[in-house]
Amino acid sequence: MIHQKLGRALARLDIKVPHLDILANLYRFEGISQQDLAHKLLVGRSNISMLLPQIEKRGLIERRKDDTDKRILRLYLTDKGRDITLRALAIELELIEHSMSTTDTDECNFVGEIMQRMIRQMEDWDDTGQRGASGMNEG
Amino acid sequence: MIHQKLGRALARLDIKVPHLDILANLYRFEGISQQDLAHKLLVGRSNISMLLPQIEKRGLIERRKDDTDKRILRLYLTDKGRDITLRALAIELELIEHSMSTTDTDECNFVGEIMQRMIRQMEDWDDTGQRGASGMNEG
DNA sequence: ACATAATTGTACAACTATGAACAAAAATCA
DNA sequence: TGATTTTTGTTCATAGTTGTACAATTATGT
Repeated sequence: MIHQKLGRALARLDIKVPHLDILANLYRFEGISQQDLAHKLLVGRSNISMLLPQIEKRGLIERRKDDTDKRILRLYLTDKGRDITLRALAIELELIEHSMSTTDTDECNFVGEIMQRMIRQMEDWDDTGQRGASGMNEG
Repeated sequence: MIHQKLGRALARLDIKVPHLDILANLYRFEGISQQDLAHKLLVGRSNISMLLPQIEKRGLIERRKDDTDKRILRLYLTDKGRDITLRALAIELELIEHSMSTTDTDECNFVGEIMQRMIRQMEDWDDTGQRGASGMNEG
């Protein structure tokens, strides 16, 4: 849902949500490698590898080989890329602020804490159906 | 994340999350049409149309033509389908209950209300960038 | 009745994300 | 040094979802 809304809004700038995910990370961590970028975005290297040419052709980013390790391609925003990124982030912020406009800080923190507990519990859950994980008290 | 966890757990029953989405709805609304099912699941008719043969071949559901309107295919669970559905729902419930085990009723309701407010706000947001929607006070 | 429009399910092409296999480069180790 | 393993990015086959076009059927309007 937020993906749809944001996607339509970003169409103005002719970029898509996954592109913004990349651009925003590049804005914060200029010179990052594709590997590290993929790790931050929780996607595979192949995904990054297919997305990058799209925004590179539009002149939003540059890929330069690392000086000492020729395997690594380091990613940099161009001036145009920085401009698009800031405008895209402004749109995203607009959406988030509007969505959160009826939620105050305490509520927000409260939800955050509950969600984090839920995530920890979910990660803890054993999906193999073999009665194990955290509940091994039958020795 | 919940999708991954649940997906791995459902592998035991050799079904996938979208299949359970369908089965669970059929369990509740037996005889529903593909159109209505797609609407409930917020997906396109084509999606349903491609998923159904997979669970039909496994003998979990039946498709029967409507008596009075020959366009409509009505969907029914077989006995085997009902059995698989209940077992799958039990797994899903297990995951949810484990995830929510550290969240009491009040917290849950609180999060629910905040989320509903957020969703309403998000739906309200204008993604065309044309300064309109709810904020038209410039006459 | 007849023509036109709307509905229902299907088939197909386009797009996205993923994992496996791969080549190049670097690190490790003997 | 030379052999093996690991890392980094790319390519490809696969799977899932979406929207469009389509045929069959039904509803609507004259």
